[in-house]
Amino acid sequence: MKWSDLDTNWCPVARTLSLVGDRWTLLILRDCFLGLAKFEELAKSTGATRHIVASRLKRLVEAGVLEKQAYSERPKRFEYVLTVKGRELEPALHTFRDWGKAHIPVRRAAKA
Amino acid sequence: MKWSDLDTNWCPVARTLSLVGDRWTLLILRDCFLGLAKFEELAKSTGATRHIVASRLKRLVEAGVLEKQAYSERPKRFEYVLTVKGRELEPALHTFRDWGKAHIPVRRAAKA
DNA sequence: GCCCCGCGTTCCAAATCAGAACTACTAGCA
DNA sequence: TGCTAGTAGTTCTGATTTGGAACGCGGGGC
Repeated sequence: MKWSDLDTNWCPVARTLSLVGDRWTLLILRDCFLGLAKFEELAKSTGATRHIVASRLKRLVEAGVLEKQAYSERPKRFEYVLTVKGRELEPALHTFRDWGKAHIPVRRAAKA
Repeated sequence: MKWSDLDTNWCPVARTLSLVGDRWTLLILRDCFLGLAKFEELAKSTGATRHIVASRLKRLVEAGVLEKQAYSERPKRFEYVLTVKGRELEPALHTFRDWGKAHIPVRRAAKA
């Protein structure tokens, strides 16, 4: 089955995942909940490539999870802020955060 | 950044996502919460290829989210059941389910 | 013996991703 | 005016992952 076919799945979980259920989208949402909003910030914080960030932001905006707002007219700059709809996903991130804190201890990258 | 580097990330959300944050893993977990447990069932229900199902199950078992239990000795058959640790992820799936029900209406696959 | 089921594994082509380079617009500075 | 820098993407190429189907394997059942 194609990943993109999920959005017509009978299961609401599958439909939700078709939108936010990939590696980076949830990480981007996490950053939005943390208050990050600019393209470069999101790219740096998540560690995703600009390519990925751009495509995910586009999809999230189209889905109405994020909103693209201009915070500067002259150089024409935008920031991405969560909509009400987007904020409703926060509990899931909290679950992941708590679960990670409880079950996946922080390790040194080098496994010192 | 590599996806696999996430498991040493300072952020508990990132670490959790490094384990369960991909397309199919969450869908497999959903099925486990629904009571599905056998390899073929999971493959059919999620629509993922057997390839994917096998790799995700392996990872989840290694992480202690699922447990591989023999339900038949003679033909040697296994089923995958959630551990306590795994069940703690359920709230996240509920969030996704509720969000999907509220914000992504069911559409016909053919857009009739 | 022969075919079927459950559970993976392997193979190949296609899609996706990582990483860096490149473009576009504006501002600051000389 | 030309040069450099910051922000926001887009494009390119090689590597990884995925999709889809076929194959292997250990038991049954007929």
